Amino acid sequence: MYALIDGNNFYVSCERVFRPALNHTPVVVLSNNDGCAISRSNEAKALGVAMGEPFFKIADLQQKAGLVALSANFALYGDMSQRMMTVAAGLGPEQEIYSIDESFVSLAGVRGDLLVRARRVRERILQWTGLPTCVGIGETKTLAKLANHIAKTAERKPGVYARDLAQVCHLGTLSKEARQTVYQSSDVGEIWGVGRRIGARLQEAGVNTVWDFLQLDPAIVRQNFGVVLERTWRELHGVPCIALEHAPANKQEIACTRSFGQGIVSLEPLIQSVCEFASRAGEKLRRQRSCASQVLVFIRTSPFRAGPRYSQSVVVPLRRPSANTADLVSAAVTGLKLIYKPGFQFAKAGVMLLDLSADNHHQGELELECEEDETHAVQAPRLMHALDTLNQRYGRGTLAMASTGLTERTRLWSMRQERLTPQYTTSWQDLPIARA
DNA sequence: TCTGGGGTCCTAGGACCC
DNA sequence: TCTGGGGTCCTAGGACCC
Repeated sequence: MYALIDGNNFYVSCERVFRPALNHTPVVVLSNNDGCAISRSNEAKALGVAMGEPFFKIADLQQKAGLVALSANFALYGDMSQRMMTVAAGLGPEQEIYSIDESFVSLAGVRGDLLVRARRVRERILQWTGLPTCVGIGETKTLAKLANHIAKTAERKPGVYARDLAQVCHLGTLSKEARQTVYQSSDVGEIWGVGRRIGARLQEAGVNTVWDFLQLDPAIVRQNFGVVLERTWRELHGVPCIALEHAPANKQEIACTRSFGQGIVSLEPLIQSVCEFASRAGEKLRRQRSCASQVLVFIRTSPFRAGPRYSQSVVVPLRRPSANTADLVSAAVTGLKLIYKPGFQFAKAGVMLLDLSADNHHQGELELECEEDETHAVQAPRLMHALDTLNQRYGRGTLAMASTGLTERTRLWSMRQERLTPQYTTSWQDLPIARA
């Protein structure tokens, strides 16, 4: 048996913890550059604001309907997430943190009434962190996901499901008939693993609800939609096919990409951005103690705007696997110059680190070897360590690698004059907690 | 004017080899 | 008319997730 605990409208709820005046008003949290809505309160959803909707299309709702739009504060959400996860972990012996606002908890061996226990944990999260959540329980992760959807919908849209399924829904407690009713009221598109495309194809075939999907022949599902969906079908029938993943595996690729608030029309600012992306990606790389063998860089014009379009990427192989920012930046800039073309308004760029492997060199950092060529190899990891430590302590961007861009081999270390916006600094203890 | 930023897995098809 | 067959590796692209 698995539980899925999920924060309701997570980013908005985090903001509301610190600004209770935002309760009961329509609120959205916006992405980078205030581009689009990535979290919506129930009131905002009721106004018709869609997930990912561009802000300029809903900006008028501020005047018309009192919509409050906030710029995202990801440092805050990460912090709140950790607290929520810590409490949620108390539900069972093992937890998989699936995303910033969701975790699966294995209920294997947990005795007593799971429903009661889940309600208690949910209440505790609300009291200790201020975050509202919903809990879904089922025999497999896919069923727990579905149960979670039911718990949320039953709370938000009374009438779709029975009222007592709101907030915490345990499919295992339902009778056969009650389960059928629930499955018949659930859209096939709500299934974990059924997205827009497959959902549309299923509906074309007359499969509209979860119940319809369950009646299909698994061989047909496999033949028409592949092994992934067949696995989903089995999971929905209560056969576990997707295991809980305890320790998050190392990333197989690491990306840092951004859209630009305003289009970029020359090489120089692109170089600056790409340097920063490569540096950030390098930090993530070293955090998981990996090396990259290839660096991909891409630039792209806006797919939404009129005007000439251009989208290109290139993979630059490194001479040897590296976790050194200097190598990564150098490769990224080399690649950028290969694909850059003047005459376009670039809207987005990014750097991806590929073909990752364990950083064995770093492990043996302190064993000084005496080959002549080792000087750089031994110093570089220490330099990187110092870089990461300083940036962690004094804020992202305190110390950065400068690229003159034009002379490739010239590398400078420089204190950056302009610091980024101060990070969120409230600590655990400063949190206002509503105690019952 | 203004449209997020990450990731994963699977499959098909080409290159290459024997 | 008709142009082997099977294995492996790699890559691009499509689908999904949050």
